[in-house]
Amino acid sequence: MMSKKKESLGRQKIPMVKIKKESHRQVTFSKRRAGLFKKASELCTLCGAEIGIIVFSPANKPFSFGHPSVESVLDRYMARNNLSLAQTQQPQGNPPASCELNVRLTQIISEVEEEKKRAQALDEMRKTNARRSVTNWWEGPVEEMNMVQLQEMKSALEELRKTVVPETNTVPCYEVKEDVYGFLDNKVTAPSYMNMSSGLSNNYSFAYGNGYF
Amino acid sequence: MMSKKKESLGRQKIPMVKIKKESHRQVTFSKRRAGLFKKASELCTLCGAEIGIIVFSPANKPFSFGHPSVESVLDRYMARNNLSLAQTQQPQGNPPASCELNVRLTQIISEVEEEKKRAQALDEMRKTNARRSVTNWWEGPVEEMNMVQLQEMKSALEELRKTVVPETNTVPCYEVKEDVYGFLDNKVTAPSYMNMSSGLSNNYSFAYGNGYF
DNA sequence: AACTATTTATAAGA
DNA sequence: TTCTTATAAATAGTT
Repeated sequence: MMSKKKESLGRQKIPMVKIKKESHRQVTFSKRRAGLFKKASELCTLCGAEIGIIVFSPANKPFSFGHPSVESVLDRYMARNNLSLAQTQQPQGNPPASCELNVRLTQIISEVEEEKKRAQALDEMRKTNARRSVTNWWEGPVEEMNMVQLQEMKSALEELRKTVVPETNTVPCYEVKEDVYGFLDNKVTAPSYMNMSSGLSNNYSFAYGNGYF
Repeated sequence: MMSKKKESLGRQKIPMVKIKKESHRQVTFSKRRAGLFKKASELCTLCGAEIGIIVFSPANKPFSFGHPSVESVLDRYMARNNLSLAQTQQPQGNPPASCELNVRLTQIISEVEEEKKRAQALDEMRKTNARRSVTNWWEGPVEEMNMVQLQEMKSALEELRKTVVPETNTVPCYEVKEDVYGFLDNKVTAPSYMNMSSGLSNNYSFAYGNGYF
């Protein structure tokens, strides 16, 4: 008999919001970055995938993972998408005819995915509400809100921001960039698990192939 | 009492080598790719990191994840490594687009429209249900607002900076200069799992900053 | 950096 | 493809 009580509480669940304490955030960043790269390497090995990852820490330090190399993966990616970034990588001056269309296509394909997810989320929400008719979703913790809910919150935040900080229009390109980030339209690219509760300002963008794998 | 035997063996340990069976490999690829992107999104949210990921499936289908966007992350990365990047704009003069792409585009656009209608209908349904509520979450504290605003501002400014100073090959302001990507220093950062046990002839490459995070 | 108790991811099977 | 289940793996909080 003896105690030898629990020497630690073990892993605890954490809310999916930005970690406030600097030191804590650094530790978590290091651990999770290592975990991310490990997952990536396993995906490469198990499935023969090629992966390139670039990470900028909150302190703007760059980290990268690549198989076979970051450069080769980026080259492939840019060659496909004909991004302006890629132009220097392509010495030839033969712009593919369908460049712009390809870009548009990519955008629209992801839009389809988003809409499907959105519809799914809404459907789910409706079912949930029907089940427990007493509680309302907005009374719960932020981290449990799904994408659609967060979307709504985001819109409201945007409205509120206009009210609180009208002088924002001193930043010329702001509105333009919002288009890029999809602030204003209801375009939310992240899947439901990406419940960024705080970082509402930024989007996570996904771009998929045609889904054929 | 009775058995109710194990209905499944549950997760089993698998050897870290390329999965031979095609169908199995596809399933694993899909699951793990999703897992990888989720991990990435969490790292972004928890630590405020910026991440770009590009994955090519064994069938050469591209998938990507980006926060705030793949392009912005790649841009940052390239700016560090490839100073001769920013200047060349895309050469003009693209010939007429291909018919096939246009057809595909048309199909997808209508798909989008349908999905939007569906989502709209569901959304309407939900709003009707929610309208009876009294309290609104946005009546809460304003401190949160400031954080959101700051994040937006930061992102916008970063984008703006790139737009305004595109041709400046000098080191971007976010760089503190330590760009020797630790390939050679013996900061043994690559853990043992990095020794790709499979017979893959390619390497996984890591590139680190100086470790200060 | 190491240690565990938990949470999370996921291999199998349906 | 999607869901379930049981186990493997990742990791939050501590030391």
